Amino acid sequence: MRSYDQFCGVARALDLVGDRWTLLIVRELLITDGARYTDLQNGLPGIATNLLAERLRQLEENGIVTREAAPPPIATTLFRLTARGRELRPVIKALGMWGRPLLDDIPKGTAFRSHWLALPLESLLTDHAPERPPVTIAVHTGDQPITVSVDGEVRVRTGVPPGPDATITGTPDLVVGLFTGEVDLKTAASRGLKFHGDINALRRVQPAAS
Amino acid sequence: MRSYDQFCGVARALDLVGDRWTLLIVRELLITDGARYTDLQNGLPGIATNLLAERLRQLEENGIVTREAAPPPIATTLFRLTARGRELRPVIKALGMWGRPLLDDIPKGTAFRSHWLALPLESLLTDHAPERPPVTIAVHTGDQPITVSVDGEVRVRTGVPPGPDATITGTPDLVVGLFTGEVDLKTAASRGLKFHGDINALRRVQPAAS
DNA sequence: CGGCATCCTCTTTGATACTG
DNA sequence: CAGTATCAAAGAGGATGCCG
Repeated sequence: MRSYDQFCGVARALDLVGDRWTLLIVRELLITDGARYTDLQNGLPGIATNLLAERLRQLEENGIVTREAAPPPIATTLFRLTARGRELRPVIKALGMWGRPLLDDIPKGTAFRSHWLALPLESLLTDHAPERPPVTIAVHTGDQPITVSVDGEVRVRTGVPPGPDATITGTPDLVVGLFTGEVDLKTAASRGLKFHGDINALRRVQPAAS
Repeated sequence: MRSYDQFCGVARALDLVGDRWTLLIVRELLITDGARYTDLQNGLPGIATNLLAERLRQLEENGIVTREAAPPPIATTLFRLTARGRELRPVIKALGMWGRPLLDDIPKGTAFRSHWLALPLESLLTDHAPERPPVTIAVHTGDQPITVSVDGEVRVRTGVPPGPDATITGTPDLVVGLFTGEVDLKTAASRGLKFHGDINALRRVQPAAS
């Protein structure tokens, strides 16, 4: 990208990460640090392969991403964020918070990957009862199940936990609305969301009112 | 801009503000809310006029900017951020903080406008002695003088105050380094920066160590 | 398969000139 | 002052090919 040539931190930041797709690549790497090229392609539906390759090259040049040849067992390259790259988390978080209301009406044909829920859920949710034993919530939505685990902090990972305290199944907008408390369980259920298990697991992490 | 079509707050935010120049326009409006078209052109050196016009149209459509015909005395249009637009401040702030280290080596030919210092200084500085009487620091750098006023909070405005407690004159990189404390006064002076007045006015707002 | 490079088309940006 | 009009150059999107 052409530089803005301005003595301003915002402009200089955008010189490095202001290109189309660049911040979404950073998003992907914040979620799954150590991603393969094809993982990135899958997490970035719509990106042209030459663009992904070029952006990764630029990010590497600028010290935001490293590429490492994975050790012998795996015959692949892993892309990771550098420490400097991980410092972009507040930027991604701020953008995600600002964009949150925009998820309320979504045109159809919009792509979804369940791991995209990781960053917003970790930003929005907190454990209000850190002294209590850990709980896990299984979430079935999108391409693969994810697990919200609560033990003092809230972590989101892919996969299903062994014995989840609660299980949520439904469309991503209802899942987000339910977690944030913007949609109550009854309303969500009437729109097709299924909830099983301990409702207190959910209440424990919701932001403000229930 | 073409939408990313992803159910993700970051992607949806970038659908609205990810275009080239867009976030810099928001930066300008965060600094001088109520700007004329030509003010924006001046604050965005390098932007093509058709792009500025188009971006303003898009921002207006998306509820981020309003355009108001100023009342009779002035025969001009003023552009302002909406409430929703002002909510982008954390995004701009996060980008600016991340970009701060990039200001340490700046290619020559880089444009500078002194009002660009407003956001970073207000983000980085705090009043450590809010109980003491207000002080003002005049800063002469770039195209016009600015004033850092300290009275419980730190505010930056354009223009010179009547009787400043301190006056700083020098290149923008030295001014920033001095305020953040990354460069001490001796070093800054040896590189051409001039400081007059009460050194305590400066110490009162510097982030951590002196 | 994973990780690209090439080629072609289409869109966006940049620079400049001109206007109510 | 606040834009519109025009045109060349750069960038993005999409398909396909290549190589270990």
